Amino acid sequence: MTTPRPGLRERKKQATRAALREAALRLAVERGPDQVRVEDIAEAAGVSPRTYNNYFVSREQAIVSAVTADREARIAAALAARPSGVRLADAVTEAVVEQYTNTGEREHKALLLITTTTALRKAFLDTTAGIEPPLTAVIAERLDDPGAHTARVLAASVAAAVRIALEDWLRPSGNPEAVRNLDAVGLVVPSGSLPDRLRAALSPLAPAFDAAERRTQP
Amino acid sequence: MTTPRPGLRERKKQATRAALREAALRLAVERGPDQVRVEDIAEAAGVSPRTYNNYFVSREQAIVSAVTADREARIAAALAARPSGVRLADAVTEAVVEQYTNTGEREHKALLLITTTTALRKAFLDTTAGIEPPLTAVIAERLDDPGAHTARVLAASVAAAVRIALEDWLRPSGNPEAVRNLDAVGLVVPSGSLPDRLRAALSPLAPAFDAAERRTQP
DNA sequence: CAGGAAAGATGCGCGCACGCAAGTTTGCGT
DNA sequence: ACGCAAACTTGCGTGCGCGCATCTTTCCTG
Repeated sequence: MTTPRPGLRERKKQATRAALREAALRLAVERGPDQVRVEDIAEAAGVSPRTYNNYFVSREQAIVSAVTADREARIAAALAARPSGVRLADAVTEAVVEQYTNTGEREHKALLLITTTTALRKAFLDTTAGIEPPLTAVIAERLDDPGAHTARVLAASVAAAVRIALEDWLRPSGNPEAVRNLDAVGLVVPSGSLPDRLRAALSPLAPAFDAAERRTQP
Repeated sequence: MTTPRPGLRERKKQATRAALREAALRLAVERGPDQVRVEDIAEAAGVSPRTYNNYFVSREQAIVSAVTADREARIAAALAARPSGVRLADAVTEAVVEQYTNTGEREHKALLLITTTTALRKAFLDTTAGIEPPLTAVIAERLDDPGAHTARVLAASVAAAVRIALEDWLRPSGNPEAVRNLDAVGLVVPSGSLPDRLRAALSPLAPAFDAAERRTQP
């Protein structure tokens, strides 16, 4: 339903976007993030620099998007997939945790990179805002909230909480030595457990979800 | 306590900052926002363009800051001033509403400008994030939450809710005619009442505040 | 009050984001 | 199969954000 017809045009676009973000990530990992010019990324993707800017508004966004990809959509989908019987707060929490937990090999190197560079960390944290719209839609449906006023606030709060959790998680970024050590062992987790931090950050919002849920299904 | 000694250096800095934002706003109102180059602002403030960039990272931020000024601090102060007897959720709501309500004559023209320009609207909405740190501090104190983990989440949620309220408030920005009409009458309020919108956006968070408050003062 | 340290202002240079006005490709109706 | 309209790509030009090195101002301490 969401894919009536891919269309050749659309496929090419997605291919270009993918090529750009992969190139951006690869180059950033190979040389340092500061040693990658837009021109390089565009060339590696077989595209003009101007076109690159039609897809990404900043170099950081391109690199980060290779890790973030379509996390927003996957979170929304994960939430929609949960049985409607469970408490909404729990469903949201688990959906979020789930999507931030599956960490592959490639993401490790990338996360490493992001941890060390300020600009990249900022860009990475900014991606949390992207989960807002899809989350709003799903929550609004569960709450039977056509105007989606409270759904929007709740979704935005979730995004903010996730942001805070991630902030804390990759805080000790000013310590290159520790990072290097972790790199040697193949670990990324800078400090503590991400799932735990996510749950902790989201838990204060649970009462708000409960109240909203109670309001529609007494 | 917060002002042990102004110091000449600090005063000059604030003066420069003020000169820059006033110049930015004035020029933006006189000609269009797009007809103001950084060079103009710097010159009007009697400062080099490079120095301007030491104070503001973007032209939009400079213009908007003339309206936002130190709203963050004032919100925090307003909250801290409330008697500790009242419900935290109410105290926060009223503090926020109060600080977004006092709208002078100059802000009207500025708001007008912001409403019409996409980039300015974006910058304006981004300022809501600035209330997060001071709000966190005050909330953490009320909750007696040293680590401020829940306080941070709540403060961030408030910021997000305020953002949404403002978004809705100045939504019909694509309608220059209506704006012009309002201008003629001296009204800015694009649609509905801002205080109402703020209260509506914040209300879903009340249960979260109640629960947090209950946890510390049973 | 002298003199050094710390903070700030400024000039320079580099990439970058993006509007604009072509040129090129894809989609669709007939 | 043709051809037009819409979508996308690209080159060009402009102003901007900011790192870096240098010079000036403010501050502090003996």
